[in-house]
Amino acid sequence: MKVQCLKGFRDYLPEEMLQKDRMLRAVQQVFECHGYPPLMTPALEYSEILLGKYGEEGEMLLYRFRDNGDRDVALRYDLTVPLARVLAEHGEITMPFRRYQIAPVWRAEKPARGRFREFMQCDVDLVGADTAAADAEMLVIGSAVMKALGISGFRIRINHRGILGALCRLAGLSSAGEVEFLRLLDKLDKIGADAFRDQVGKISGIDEAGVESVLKIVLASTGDSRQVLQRLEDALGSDAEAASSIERMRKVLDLVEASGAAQQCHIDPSIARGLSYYTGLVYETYLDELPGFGSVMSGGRYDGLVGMFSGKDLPAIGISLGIDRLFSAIKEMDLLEDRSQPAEVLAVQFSEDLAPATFEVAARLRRAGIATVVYPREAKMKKQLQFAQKAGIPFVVVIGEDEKSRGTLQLRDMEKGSQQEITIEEAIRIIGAVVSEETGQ
RNA sequence: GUGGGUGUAGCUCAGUUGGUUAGAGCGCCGGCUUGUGGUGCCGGAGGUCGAGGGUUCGAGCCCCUCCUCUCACCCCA
Repeated sequence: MKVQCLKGFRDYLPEEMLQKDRMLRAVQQVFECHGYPPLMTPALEYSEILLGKYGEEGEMLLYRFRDNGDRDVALRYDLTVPLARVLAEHGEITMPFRRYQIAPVWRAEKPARGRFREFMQCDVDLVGADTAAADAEMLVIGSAVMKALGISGFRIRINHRGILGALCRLAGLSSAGEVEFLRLLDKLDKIGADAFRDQVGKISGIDEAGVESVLKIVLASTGDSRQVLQRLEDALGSDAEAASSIERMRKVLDLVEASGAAQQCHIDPSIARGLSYYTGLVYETYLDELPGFGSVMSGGRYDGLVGMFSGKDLPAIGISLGIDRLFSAIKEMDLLEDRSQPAEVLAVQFSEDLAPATFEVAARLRRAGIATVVYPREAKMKKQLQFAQKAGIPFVVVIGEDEKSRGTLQLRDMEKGSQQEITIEEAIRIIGAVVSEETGQ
């Protein structure tokens, strides 16, 4: 037997998991701070719930099989379709409905750097409000999440479906070549204007003069979002759909600015994001330091999707954050803390005879809310201190014969290398102060 | 899914035209140091060379198949 993890799946060892957990808690806290409660749904759904939602290509990526009761089931592919199912199944839910969900999803894709077959998604969605306020709320949350993760160098690139529609019309396209055209537009950054002209020219029905106008508009759309929006209005304002999209984005910008989150938000008419189901605002987030890493947080407005099971159109907008990809990115950017242990204190086990005294101290520290580990066997002090140092545990307490008889302990600050003999009450006060300072940052 | 790389100790990697018993650095364990970490010195453990098959007197090295990871395309978190 070959002992190994499935292709595209991975283990997170405790040290990594501790770091990933810290990220997840930060994300969760931001979501709840904006008034979003959690939702949990099963990993498995009936296949028919998922089929027909992701297009032909997406469907092939489903993990689908028959369970022991011969039911046709599949692992969830995202968190949006399960949300739609929940809304249709639970009539008691009222609008507007906010929820976040942090859970693994499965896609049988070919794995690559930053791309896995099992990965954690963090979704927030707001259902039941097609307003600039709802749109802006997503950008505000997205920006807050990135900052909470300690990332400041990022751009949320924002576009609107209506702009894209107008650009397609300008290029002379009806619905026929739209998808292909938008896909190329999305890659414009990467392939450059010449390759874009070249490849776009192959789409049937394309208007070459129109393509030049599109290029001119898109390439001029850099810098201040207000100005970009103004230039878009000058160029596309005669198109009714574009005009209303621009008006909407202007309102969204007002609200984002009022929230103090405008710095990282950029209007960018080349963001095509997806295909079919987006109906309004769309956005993708890129890291300044790792632009080639792909989008780490994206989403948009999809007014047709959430209501698909209930038959009625429910306006909805959401964000999806790929925490595993972001984790890899943060690791590459060297933003991770190096702590392999959640403990703040190591209690040295001086000798087996003194173990009860050590356990008593450990228990009192824990009751004071200080995470404490006891070295699990009698060993040389050097060894125990080395363990604390390698694990990044900031404090060590030592209870030897002398300390025990005096009712004190030795408190060693591993970073400073200083040590003092004090009572446990004093130790709790000192450690507690340092810990709350750390977590307060 | 298509095409190209890759795989040797826990990690990063050497390994000559195919030739005895496969190496280094880091890490790990022990000692110098019987109540005190980071540096130093000494010693030690650890490898079916990704797996299976083939060619050869002889394979880590050559050939085939599979697996893994990875790069590009595609798509996406």
